[in-house]
Parts: sequence; C-alpha cells; structure tokens
Amino acid sequence: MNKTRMFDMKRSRIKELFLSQPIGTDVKICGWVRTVRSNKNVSFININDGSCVENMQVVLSPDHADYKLLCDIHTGTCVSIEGKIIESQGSGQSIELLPEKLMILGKADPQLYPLQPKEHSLEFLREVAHLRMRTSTFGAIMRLRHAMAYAIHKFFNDRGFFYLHTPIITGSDAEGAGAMFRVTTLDFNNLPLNEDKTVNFKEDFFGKETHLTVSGQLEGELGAMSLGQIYTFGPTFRAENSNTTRHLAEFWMIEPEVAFNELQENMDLAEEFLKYLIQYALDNCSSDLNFLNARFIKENEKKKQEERDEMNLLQKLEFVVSHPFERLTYTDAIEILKSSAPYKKKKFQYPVEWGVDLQSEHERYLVEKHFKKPVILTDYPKAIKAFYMKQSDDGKTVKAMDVLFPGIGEIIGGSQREDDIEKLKTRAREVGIKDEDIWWYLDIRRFGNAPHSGFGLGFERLMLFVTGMSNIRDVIPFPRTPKYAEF
RNA sequence: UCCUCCUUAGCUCAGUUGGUUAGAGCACAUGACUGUUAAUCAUGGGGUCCCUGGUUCAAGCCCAGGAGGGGGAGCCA
Repeated sequence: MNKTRMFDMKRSRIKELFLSQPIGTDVKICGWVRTVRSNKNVSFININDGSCVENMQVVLSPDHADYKLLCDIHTGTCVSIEGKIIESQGSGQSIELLPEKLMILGKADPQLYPLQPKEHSLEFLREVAHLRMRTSTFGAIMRLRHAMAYAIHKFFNDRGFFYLHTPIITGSDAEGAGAMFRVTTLDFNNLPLNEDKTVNFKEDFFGKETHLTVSGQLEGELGAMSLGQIYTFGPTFRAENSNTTRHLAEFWMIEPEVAFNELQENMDLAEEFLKYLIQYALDNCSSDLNFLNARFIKENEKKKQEERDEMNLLQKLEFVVSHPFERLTYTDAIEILKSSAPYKKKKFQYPVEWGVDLQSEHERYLVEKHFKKPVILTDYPKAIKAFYMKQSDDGKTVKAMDVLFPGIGEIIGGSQREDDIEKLKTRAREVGIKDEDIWWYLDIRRFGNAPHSGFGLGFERLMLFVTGMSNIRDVIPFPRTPKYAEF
C-alpha cells in the first residue's frame, strides 16, 4: 500500500482502516461528510463511507493547499481524500487521516440539504428516505439487514436446504392470506367485457386473472416434496388496509418447507433458525448493534416507567439465544389467560374463550408478562386457521404453530401440512376453494405423498427485534404502506 | 377501516384566559477561539402558524369541513 504516487491510489473502505490500523501508510478514502468543526488552528472533517458506523476524522490545517475548499464542505458533501493514516492526537478515535490531497466530488448546499448533525425524528427521516441511509441509525439498520439476509442463506445452505424461487406473479387466488394486488396489462379505459358485463380476463396478458403473491408456501410445498427441504426468500405483497407499526404492503418473507417433518421438528427448526440469526448478529455486527443499543437505551429512558423495557437491546438478544422458547398448546394458553389477573379484573378488551382467535392483548400477556420469553403456541382450533393445516385426531384442532416474540407478536406462523387428500379437499371447499384451482397442490398428495411441514418468517419483523426499532417502516429501505409508495 | 393524538422557521419544539411587531435550541452566514467529538462563544438573516370556511372589534389559540402524519385496534408475517 505504500505508494508515493497518489493519482492511481486504490480506495480503502473506512471499516478496513479501523480494523487494520495502518499507521504511517498513505491511503485514499471516499465518503460523505458528517460534521465539520473548525477553529483558528485546525479543522476536523468527519467522513462516513457507509462501510461501518464509525467515521474517519480528517485533520486539516489552515496552511494546507486545499484549505480553501473548506467553505464548500458541509454535512452531506461527498469528498475524496488522499493522505496518511496517523495515530489520533485527540481522544475519541484511534486513528485519523492527515490529508495530502482533498477533492470535492459532489457539493451539498447546506441551505437545502435536509440532514443535519443532530438527531432527527424517524417520521421526518421517512420523508427523506432517499437520504436517510446516510444517518448512523439507518446505516446500521441496513448493514444489519444485509447481514441477516446473508445469515438466512447461510443457515439453510449449511443444512442442505435449497433456495427455491417461487413465483411472484400468481394465478391462484387460493392462498387465502388476505387481499391481493392485481397484475394486469388491460386498458382500464377500454376493458374487454364478457356478455354479462364482467371483465374478460382471457384478453389479459396471462389469459387469466393474476395477482402478486401473498405467500410462496403452496409452491414451496411442491419443492419440498421433490428436493426434500427448501426455503423461499422473496418479496410478498398484501393489499390489506393495515396501518400499524408491524405491517407493510410489500415485505420480505422466508418460508422453509421440509418433507417428512412433523410439527415437533417444525418447531425445533423455527427455534434453531431464530436463535442462529440472532447469534449471527451478535457475533458479526457488534459495532452496529452497540450503536443501536445505545439508541435503544436512550429511547427506553424517554418512556413512562410502566412501559419501559427491563432489558436493553443486547440483553434481549442474548436472552433469546440462551433460553428455550416456551411451548404450549392453544388450549393451555386459554387456561392460563382465564386464570390471569387481567382476565379476572376484566382488563382484557376481548373475550377469552376456547375457539376464539387470540388478540394482541392476550399474546402480549403470555409473552411479556406470564412467560417473559418467546412462546410457541400450537394446536389451534381448526376453524381459525388456514385450510392446508394438518387436522389432528381430536377433530377440533390443527397442527399449527405461531412463534410469538415480545414487542412484536407473531414473528413466525407455520404448521404441519394436511397430507390426507380427502380432508384437504373437504376443508378447501369449506373455505370456497375449488379442487381445480389447486389441482397441482392436490396432486402432491396423490403421488408420493408424505407428511411435511413449514413456516413463514416475516423478515422485517425479525429486523424489528434485532435492531430494537419499533416501526416496521424503519427497517426496510423504502416502505410501501396504504397511500404511500414514494421513492 | 375504527379509536385517539398531532401539524408553528430547514430540523426539534415552546407559545398563558383570544389581545400590539410569533419565540428558543440546532442548522446557515460573519467574526472570535491552541485538537474538536452533534465543539464552544458573539452577532445576523430566516415564518402561507397544514388548507378552506366560520365566530369575533381582534384567531397560531375557538367552531366546522378537508389534507398529511404518529400511536393503538382489527387483519396478519
């Protein structure tokens, strides 16, 4: 690296410089200015290039040939700097950069640039999502998001799973997971009509009605029943009018599906998977997690006493990887809720009765108050669960499982799948799905049938937990929600 | 979709019972300052008080409608 010629210097990423501490060597960095501080004798320019949460401090003296450039260097300016790495003469950082040559690649008018060297509200930053990844918080979140995506592939690859690309455009409306976005090339101002005035979708691009997928599961099952064990990891779309901190219209979902697995093994996989991912973050993203932890602690202190988290972010992550998840049946959960203090004091807004779906308040009680750890609920009443879930011998419940996390609620939903073709057809018809719509799904039960299981993990919900953020719009670069598709 | 809260300078926010020319911190400009960490200090510029209508001698403040946003709920991952 000890080159004397500057113009052909290789660019270093700041993360590498902090790791290798190459004191005395000449380097080149490119990045965006975070802050500038000056006095009569010296100026400090803090540069971030996105490689890590830490900034490189550039120390510029007034007698430097490029000192005049300082008047155009503000927060947001993009610069390229060649110079020597030296041991920092101030406290607060181990090394700093003494510039030989300073170049402005792109100015940022300080009167117009929205980001300032101060804390901005998350709501404001959502309005400038094209720039918010330049902040420490969103930089850390997006690097963690990448690390988690990578860890997901690594987890499955290391265990012999195959990444299956299930379709994003789907012709089946049988997935049954809520409202779908329509995909069409028809001219809305001149729709082809049938004789009964309904739209003639035979004229549409695919010759039938098509939508964006709400789940890759049904196709995932086909993969599992051929390749043994697969996972999907792709975008998923729900046209629900959900306005919450936990819902997006476009989100990413991971759906493993394993032939021969029954419910017990499905739970084991889900628990091992989540713990692996969180451990991966702890092992590989410590500086970003430390930054987010400091942020979490500060936010937590602002909350009212009764709403405060007992643990900080790092403690929560450590806690989850080191404790077994609580596993119990829906029926047992109902019993616990019925003998709970809030139930007896009539604090629950919604009724607790065998057969009703558990509400947020009930899930929160179980996870946050009663067990104080992640909970896997199983064996739900069949009436409140999807048609494809394996019916139990009791005739009342299905082999479903929901993994509930503190502060997030359902992070995973899954089940053993119904492999009895007659029961499957009957249940599908009950919810209005015709055999011919899922003929290929039924075929799997007809040819070489076997038990199999799987689940879906909401990627952004995982990100909420790992980053300690509280709004799902802040853990995806460009959120899509009802009435909002900017950028 | 329902409930609820909010909208004042580029950002974060204060603004009393309706009363003269709407404030602060940060940011920005200028100057000062011996190495700063969101540096500090001084001075200065900067406003469609979300929009529309109404009540009133007088509206940032009260009333009605609308728009945008936050939080909670439902639905779910």
